[in-house]
Amino acid sequence: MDWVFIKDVKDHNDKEVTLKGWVYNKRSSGKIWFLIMRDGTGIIQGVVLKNEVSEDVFNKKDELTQESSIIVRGLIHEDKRSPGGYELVVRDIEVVQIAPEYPITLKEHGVEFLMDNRHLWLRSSKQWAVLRIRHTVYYAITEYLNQNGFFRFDSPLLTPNACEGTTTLFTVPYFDLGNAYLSQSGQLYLEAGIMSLGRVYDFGPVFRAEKSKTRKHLTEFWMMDAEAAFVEHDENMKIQEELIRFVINTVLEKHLADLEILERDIDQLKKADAPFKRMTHKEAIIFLRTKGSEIGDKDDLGAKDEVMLTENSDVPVFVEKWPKEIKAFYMKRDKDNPDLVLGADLIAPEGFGEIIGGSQREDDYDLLYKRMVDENMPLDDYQWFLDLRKYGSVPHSGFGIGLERLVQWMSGTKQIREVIPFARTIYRLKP
RNA sequence: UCCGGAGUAGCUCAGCUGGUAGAGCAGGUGGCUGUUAACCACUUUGUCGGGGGUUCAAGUCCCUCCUCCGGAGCCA
Repeated sequence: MDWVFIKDVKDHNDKEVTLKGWVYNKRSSGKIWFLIMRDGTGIIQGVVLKNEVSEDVFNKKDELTQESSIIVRGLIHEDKRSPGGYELVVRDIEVVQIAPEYPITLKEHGVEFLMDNRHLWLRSSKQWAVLRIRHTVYYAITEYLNQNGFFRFDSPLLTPNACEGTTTLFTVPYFDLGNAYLSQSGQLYLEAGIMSLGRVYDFGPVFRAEKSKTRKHLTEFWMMDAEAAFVEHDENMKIQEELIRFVINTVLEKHLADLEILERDIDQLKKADAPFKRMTHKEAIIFLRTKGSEIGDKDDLGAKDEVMLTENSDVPVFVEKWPKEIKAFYMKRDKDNPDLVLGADLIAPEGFGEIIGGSQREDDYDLLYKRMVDENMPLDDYQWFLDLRKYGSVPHSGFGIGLERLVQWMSGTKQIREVIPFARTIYRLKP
């Protein structure tokens, strides 16, 4: 008898199969009982009938507990009464292990309890639905980049200094060389990569030691940074838009069932697959003031501003051309207005906030040098970065996507810690 | 770091102006041949977050500490 995955049972209608997995739930009704099992690919209902199986198999209903591991043999049969449309008419149940009283029931639980039991919570339906979407978002991003000539270029996680000099970093003792810091972005290294390979990206964990305490911040999260030579500001945004729309389409194509488990508004996600809006920072300020925001001329967008900006928009919004004071030192100045830089943030709709930060980079040695001096940056540590402007400098641009933010939006998950297997936040390092 | 909120059974919570702790679920026992977080009956379970104080009496009032949640800021 063939071992099949639950996701494939529709190809085995009226055939005998073997399923291997875990007890999700059971319901008993006298001479018939139902075994709901999952195997990581899906969930299926098994029916056990008293007069069709041995007494030993029938009595397994008293022995099996939630999350016990089992190997079940039976006949796949289409049945409308069964969730998923197919059920398994059970012939035999082999117990791999009986689980003692499982802490996570199918009823409500509080966040703290669930996070303490994250290693088990991962087995709940909404959790595996989110994690499968995360998998696809990850691969869709890399697939798009691969199709568009970007090479994977792994940047280091242990770095001698801050990338942008502003955010708080985690410190790690490093042999006799003093302290190293956990990377908060591989971007600067990617800028070296493009001078070798033309277009590159990295994708890995980054770390922020800020004591952020919100539903959209993690201290350890996964970021994809992409960088491309000879790409300027407008084309940079075009690449981002294509990439995000590719991700939306891939998720819609592969995860309708998971999106339903999550009760995601699928129409809203479909509507986001249309040309993105663009506005300058100045236009955004003017617009926000008409909505009642008290944002200043040179202010960054607050959390409420991000929500207001997109609340009547089905598609994400690019906010571009920012005052140079509130953006990183490496962003290129707008030649039409030296007070502005050619950066763009992409704000997702439905209140999910910023998902991409990107910019054209300053490629002029003298201008970059001056900006670094103005910001009191340790020039010795960054000489290599300045060198990139010395030996064959070219216009170039790049952007960084926060994987969890994007997965949050795709899956419609309110809390960012649910879209990564084991979230690291200010007050949580376990499990 | 600042502002707000919460800690009571294994879990989710109720417990009024102080009078000595309760419900649902889970667990256990029994019943039911189509259940959908199944249902019905019976049933076990408590350092009321820790410490201190007021009081004849504190889950309840006061002080303090701890833990966590939400929001702000910072960012992706």
